[in-house]
Amino acid sequence: MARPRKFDEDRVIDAAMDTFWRRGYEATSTRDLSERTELGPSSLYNAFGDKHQLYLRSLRKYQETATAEQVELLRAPGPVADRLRNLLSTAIDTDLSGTGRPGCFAINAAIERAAADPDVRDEVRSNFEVVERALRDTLAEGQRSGEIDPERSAEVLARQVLSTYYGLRVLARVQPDRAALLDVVDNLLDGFTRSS
Amino acid sequence: MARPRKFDEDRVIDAAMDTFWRRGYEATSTRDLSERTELGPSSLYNAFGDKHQLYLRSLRKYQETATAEQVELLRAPGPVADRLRNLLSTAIDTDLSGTGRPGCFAINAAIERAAADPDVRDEVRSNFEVVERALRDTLAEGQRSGEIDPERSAEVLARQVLSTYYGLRVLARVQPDRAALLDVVDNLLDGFTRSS
DNA sequence: AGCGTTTTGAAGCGGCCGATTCAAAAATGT
DNA sequence: ACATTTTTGAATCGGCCGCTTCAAAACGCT
Repeated sequence: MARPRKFDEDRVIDAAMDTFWRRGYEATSTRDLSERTELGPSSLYNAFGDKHQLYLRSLRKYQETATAEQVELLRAPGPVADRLRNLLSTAIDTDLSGTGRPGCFAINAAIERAAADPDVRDEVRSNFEVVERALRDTLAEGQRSGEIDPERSAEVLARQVLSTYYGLRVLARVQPDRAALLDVVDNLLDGFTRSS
Repeated sequence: MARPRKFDEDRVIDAAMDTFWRRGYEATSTRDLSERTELGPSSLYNAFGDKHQLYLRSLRKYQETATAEQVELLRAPGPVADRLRNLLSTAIDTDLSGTGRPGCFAINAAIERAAADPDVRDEVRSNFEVVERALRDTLAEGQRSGEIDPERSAEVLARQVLSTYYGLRVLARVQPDRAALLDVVDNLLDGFTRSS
């Protein structure tokens, strides 16, 4: 039929995501994207459209990889409290590790772009909902097994954990005090886990 | 001695803060700032230095105005739980009101610029600490009066409230469900206020 | 081999970026 | 009135912005 592409689409989106994650949307130029993906601008535009669409693709990729990993932590075996603590403390460790990929890409997108870009808003909302749903399922499971206070709504608890979780990731951006952040995790879990 | 300035420095910084707040740092051009402040570029650069310094001034201005208002809510008379609820619910209402000033300027700065700019990181940390300190003072007062569970450290509780507070402001950017956000506030306060 | 189709690299489009220059204007102190 | 100092507006600096054009190259297919 025609000339095939020389590049792997997944690797290109990975490189684009990494670039947007590190620098943000506005600070990333199309030349940055060309260099990091090793594609000429014409190939990039031909294959993916413009910068905006590449950003949306990057957000979806984040959900398929990083967010999926977070959900996996919640679906792991073991006590519910341990899984919740693991999710939050893993995020704290990642945020403080200085990988050059600051924080959570979805949160970054929410703050930098959601107000100005409805597409980004929708994509981020979807991302947040995936985590919230996993939290709700995990908390409901804990209620059934007696690990979590059954008096409170699992929905509300899930949103409570999500708020604290995302708040911690905001604080971690300027306050690299691991112990102080972990104290909040413990305090949060103390609020609705039953002593075993 | 010499020709005096025609402009009010405070109004200029106010206009700059408003512009940075609405659009973010990278998306704001020096021409935007010139137009909104009604100052020519030479006046702007002569009086305040470059874009970066104007941004730092804007962050300080935010702390002196918006953040100071938040602290005032916490110092108000009345039950501690009411003050805490008022702080959080006021923020939710503001965030969902569509003023064009998205969210909390300090959080926006933390996410967009703190990783790349140590000056911004310091400024934002200072801002967060002001709120955290006010929360700690308020919670300690509640412990003394018997309104707040005295078993938990006021420091940790303050960071817990701060995390939830900032997490809610992140969620509000993509999830404009007022009732769902307020549920989290109630659930949070239920965790450590004593029933009256 | 030759056709049809797509991808690719190089060059470049108009426009805006952050920041500066410079002379005219406007105030002060004497 | 004058010298001094600072502010101001207009013009503009080199450079990068997002994106497009276009012809050559690279393949699949018959």
